[in-house]
Amino acid sequence: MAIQLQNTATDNAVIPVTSGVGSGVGYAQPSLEVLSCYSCNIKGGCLIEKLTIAHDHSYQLVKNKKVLAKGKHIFRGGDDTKAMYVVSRGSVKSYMLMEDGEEQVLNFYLPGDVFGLDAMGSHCHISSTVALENTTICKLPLSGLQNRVLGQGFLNMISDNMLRDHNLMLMLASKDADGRLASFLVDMFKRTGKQGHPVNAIKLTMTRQDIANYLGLAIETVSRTLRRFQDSGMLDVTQRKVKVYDFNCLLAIAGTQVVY
Amino acid sequence: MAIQLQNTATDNAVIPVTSGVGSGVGYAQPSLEVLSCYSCNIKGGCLIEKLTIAHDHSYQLVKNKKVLAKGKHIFRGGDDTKAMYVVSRGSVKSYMLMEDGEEQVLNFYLPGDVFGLDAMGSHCHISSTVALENTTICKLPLSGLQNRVLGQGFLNMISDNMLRDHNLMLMLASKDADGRLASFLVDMFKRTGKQGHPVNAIKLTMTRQDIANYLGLAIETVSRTLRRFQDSGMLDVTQRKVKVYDFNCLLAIAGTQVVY
DNA sequence: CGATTCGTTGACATGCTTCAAACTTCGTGG
DNA sequence: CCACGAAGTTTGAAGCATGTCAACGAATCG
Repeated sequence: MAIQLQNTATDNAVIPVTSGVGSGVGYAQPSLEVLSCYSCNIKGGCLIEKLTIAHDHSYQLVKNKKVLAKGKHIFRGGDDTKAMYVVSRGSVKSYMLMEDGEEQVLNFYLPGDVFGLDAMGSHCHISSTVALENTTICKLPLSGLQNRVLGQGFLNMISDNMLRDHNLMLMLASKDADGRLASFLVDMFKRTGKQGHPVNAIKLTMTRQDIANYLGLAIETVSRTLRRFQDSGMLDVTQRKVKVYDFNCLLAIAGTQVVY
Repeated sequence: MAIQLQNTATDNAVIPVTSGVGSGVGYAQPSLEVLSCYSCNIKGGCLIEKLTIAHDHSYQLVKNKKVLAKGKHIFRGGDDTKAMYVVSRGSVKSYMLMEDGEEQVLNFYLPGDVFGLDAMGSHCHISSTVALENTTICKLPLSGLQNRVLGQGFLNMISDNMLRDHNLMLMLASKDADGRLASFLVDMFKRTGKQGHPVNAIKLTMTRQDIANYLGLAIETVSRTLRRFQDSGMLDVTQRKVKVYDFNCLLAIAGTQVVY
């Protein structure tokens, strides 16, 4: 089950997985490897499958499973890849680069999350995405998506993405450092747990700088706030591992949270 | 051309327009009034038309044109209306209510903008929307949208909405009060002008409090910042009318702005 | 094992919020 | 049309949360 990574020199490349039972039935599809999803164990099942095939069986779903080494980009702003992706294992950060070189982190994606939708309407991706650890992703080309029958699953996904964004906007506009950090942690705990049951310990895969860029805070503020949380006995932070002892307290500090 | 409003006592109601040439061809549609779009002069043409009918002529587009008095809600969070709307004339504010009663303004919509998409995936609307002035809107029910052929226009629209949200996130996370106000004004000027050519004078239809809630600032900060902008000679603010004398200066203060 | 990246902690500066009060505009009813 | 009250806006003073600068410490990687 362990992922073996060949450390290629190319930074932007995705490494095709050669495992899996490729159903070699001759569909007249482009040069994309069709793979089975045996090794994919996303909670709630594969989202990609729910998206487009609901009512149009003439559309053969082409999926690419890829393994990415930590730090490798899936795509960068300006890339005309025009595909969307599902995280199968690992985690991904999406961000936009600003003139001054600062990056605004837009989101962190965990297994089951869909990303890359920003290329849906425009001719290229606007944000960039990078693997925060060794990560397996599933790719679905967006070309040919228009004028296709899109199931309710697709609309749900868009809607979820919008809600998530709105939640972040709400947080950035109205919460102080404590509220932001607490909200962030609550979110991560909830999303990490299986079917809605939060776990009590997670391992953050992003740097403090990433968290700061996401929450609109200085890295020092992130560090200090986490320490205060720890000193209060509410949780325990050891490097990137976070244990909660009083989740309700964390919820209280987080304040208003939009329901998912 | 002037809109005549009957001041009904109901707050949440939408007032059906009885003008226009309703093409009375007997489509077996629900009790929604089918109206022509003669009186609609949105720049770039009607967006609703571009969305779903591109490749599926079997789907009869049902549209409702409504006139709303200032302060009337189009929908509220929790409403299961499940429709999306286009602003034909006037302006609309969308917001989410927080536990403490504070409202987070998510967006302002001007003629041509589409809103109400948050109900697409869920069973009801999550945000609320209210007319900032006497406003004409066009309504398209979302029920029956799933499993429909969606044109590229629909995907473009979603994508635009996402980009707009990301832009706001970027602003809230990384800009100071000056940058936020300048960005906001630049955005409003650009969106008000015809086909991308900014005008040099606009009338803000929202209160200072709305702007503050949108930008994540205190109302006093909004007021003071506008005054400093005015004192610098860059622009002139008289109540809600804003004239720019040095748009480039405003752009410079706004800093990084995501291209639309 | 050294170098680099990442994280923590302290001192200080400042931009924003909060509180308070006056002023202006708007809406409604006399 | 004016008067009055409510709502919206402006301005000042003071407090504080967060950013900035700087230095040290810890972890990771080759």
